[in-house]
Amino acid sequence: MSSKIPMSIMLYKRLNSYLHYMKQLPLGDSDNISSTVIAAALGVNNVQVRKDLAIASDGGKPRVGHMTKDLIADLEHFLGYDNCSNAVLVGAGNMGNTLLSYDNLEQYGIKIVAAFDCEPDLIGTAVGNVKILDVERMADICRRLDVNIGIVAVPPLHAQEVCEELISGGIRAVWNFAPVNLSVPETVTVKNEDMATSLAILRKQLAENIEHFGFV
Amino acid sequence: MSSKIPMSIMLYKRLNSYLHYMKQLPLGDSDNISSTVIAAALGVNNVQVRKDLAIASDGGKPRVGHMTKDLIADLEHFLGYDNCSNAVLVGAGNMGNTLLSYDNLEQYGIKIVAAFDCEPDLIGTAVGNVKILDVERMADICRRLDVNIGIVAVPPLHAQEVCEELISGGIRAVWNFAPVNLSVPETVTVKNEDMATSLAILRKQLAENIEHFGFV
DNA sequence: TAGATTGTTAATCGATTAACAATC
DNA sequence: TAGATTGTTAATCGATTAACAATC
Repeated sequence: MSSKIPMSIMLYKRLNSYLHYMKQLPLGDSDNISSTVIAAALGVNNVQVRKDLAIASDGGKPRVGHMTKDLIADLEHFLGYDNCSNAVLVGAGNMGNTLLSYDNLEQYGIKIVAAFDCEPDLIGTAVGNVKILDVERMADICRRLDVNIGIVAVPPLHAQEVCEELISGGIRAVWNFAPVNLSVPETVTVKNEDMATSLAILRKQLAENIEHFGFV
Repeated sequence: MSSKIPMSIMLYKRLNSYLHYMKQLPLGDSDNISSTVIAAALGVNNVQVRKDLAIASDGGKPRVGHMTKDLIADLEHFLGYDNCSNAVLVGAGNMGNTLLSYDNLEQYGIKIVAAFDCEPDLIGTAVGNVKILDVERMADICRRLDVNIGIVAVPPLHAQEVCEELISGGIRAVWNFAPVNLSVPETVTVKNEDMATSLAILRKQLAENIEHFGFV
């Protein structure tokens, strides 16, 4: 069990893209697919695909490949899209609202069961069927609902404080949308949704691209 | 010039975190900082930090380190935060609105100069001082404003189509928030803001974390 | 059987870390 | 000068790619 799963971000991105590719395929019920085909379609090395699939799936059959339906299920399972975790959201501002309205979130394995804010006007209102509660009650409610995942969508200045409050409520994983380095004990995992870095990389690549291909 | 800059995502994430760390420091005007200190504060290997800084900055002085003010400026320059690019946004739904209201975006080097949607009710309205225009006019306006960056924040089904329209308007870099593999010519760069993958990784880490440290 | 596809083993590449000499 | 910090060169580690044997 749990025999040393690689943690490379790239692996996960690729698996996710294979999954998207297959799901968008016209689906015959007993269709098969091979790493070679996926690789060609996505412009990735085919050995890469085979290795990746070997990590996430039971493996296919020589000359036949993988049964598409099963492979999709395997990837969804590996990526955790098939069993939902509960999560709480802190910060019902713009980003918070976006996440609350993003109904696909459940497809990707988490369900927001409660949202918190400190703004009196927001407390008591609801987005979809998630009520926005007073952040004062957060730690307590996290404990009671036995939630492990907290989403931080508050302004940067409050992020650290909110994060600590989540942790005091027993949260073990923080999905952070604030542009801040959160400091947490080693028992807690943080994943930064880091728009600034994404942008920096995008623009670097753009610059290289233009240097390489010129304009037009 | 442009002497082979490494493109590793991790490098950029780290540089960004060093920058955040320094900016949050109480600032004396002529204070210095060393890679050792940064490394210790962020829990990173100190040689790593030194190498990273060497890539983005002119370098510090032995025994003294870097002048904080200058180092901040160098990192901001390297990450492109000091000169803004214009961008257009497609899709004025939840995510689009969040991006439009996210005034920090300019701090991170891009400015949204126009937004587009296909929804008649939205066309003509504005968010902040960005007007939402008919997506029909998009390619044309992109050309006229000579914009290189397009942000895709439309539902997955329309993403590919919208992306092609952007490209026909001369866009060379696409920041994609739709959970889709966009296919683009090699002259165009795509950066996926890939929440699903982030979530998958977060949950894997959470699982490992709990396996390692147990509950409580 | 022949051939496509698989999984595996070895080679390459790049990024991280360790060791060390240079310098203010 | 002594010592902290720098940059550099070599060693390690991990991820990607290439070569190949196994199999339906």
